[in-house]
Amino acid sequence: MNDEIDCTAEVLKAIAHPTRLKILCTLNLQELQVGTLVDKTGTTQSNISQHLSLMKECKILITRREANRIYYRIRDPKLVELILLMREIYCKKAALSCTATGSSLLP
Amino acid sequence: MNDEIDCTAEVLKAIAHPTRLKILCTLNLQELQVGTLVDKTGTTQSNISQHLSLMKECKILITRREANRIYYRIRDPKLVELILLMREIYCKKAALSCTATGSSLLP
DNA sequence: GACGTATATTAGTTTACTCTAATATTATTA
DNA sequence: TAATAATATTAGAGTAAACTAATATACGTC
Repeated sequence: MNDEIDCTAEVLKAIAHPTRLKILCTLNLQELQVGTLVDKTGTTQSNISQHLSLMKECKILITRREANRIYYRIRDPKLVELILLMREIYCKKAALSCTATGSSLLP
Repeated sequence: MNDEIDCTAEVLKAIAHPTRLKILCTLNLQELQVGTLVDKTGTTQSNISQHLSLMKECKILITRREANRIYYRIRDPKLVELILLMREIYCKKAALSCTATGSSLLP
């Protein structure tokens, strides 16, 4: 009941941020190391790291270590579909130009 | 690109709040007047009204006036599915007890 | 073990949200 | 048109989120 709602709200909140959404769209179905995400999102390393750790807390992301690099990826691929669906419903023009490209969430 | 992301983030943010999520789950597929939502959510009239107007701004809700009552409902029913999907992915136990009831998002 | 690279953490400031309480608006009825 | 009911708006205080800059940790190499 209320627990479910609070839980769902928390996950949604974790996704409901431009930078975090950009991270998720950049990741899509692949795994990327932090540095790559820093480059692609254009914000600071510290900032990205904080967003990543927040999403890891919420079980949205999982990590894999390789030497001194840490690779992040989206735990459940359904999340990607869910974001796409959200775009289709509420940001239609964007969704169209997006599904047109096919493979990636980002041009 | 970034516009799409900002737009999606904004909609998500509008949903990512316990009270607003509760409103959405209470509404589900029916339309309800403000007073009913006040009763069912257990917060103040002012508070509900502010949350409702926020979600109306974002095109999540639409309204219909009947005398001095205003009925709210979810514009796109897909949103309900989307919230359910989110629950299934991230709040599994809750999702199970929810789909078991069948008709409504709330017990 | 010193150094370099990749990532994480902390502290502090600024900005944005959220709630409450009071007031305003709109419509209905007497 | 006064009074009431339903809903909306505003203002202000408290709280949380977000960013930046500086520092810390972990790993690998020399």
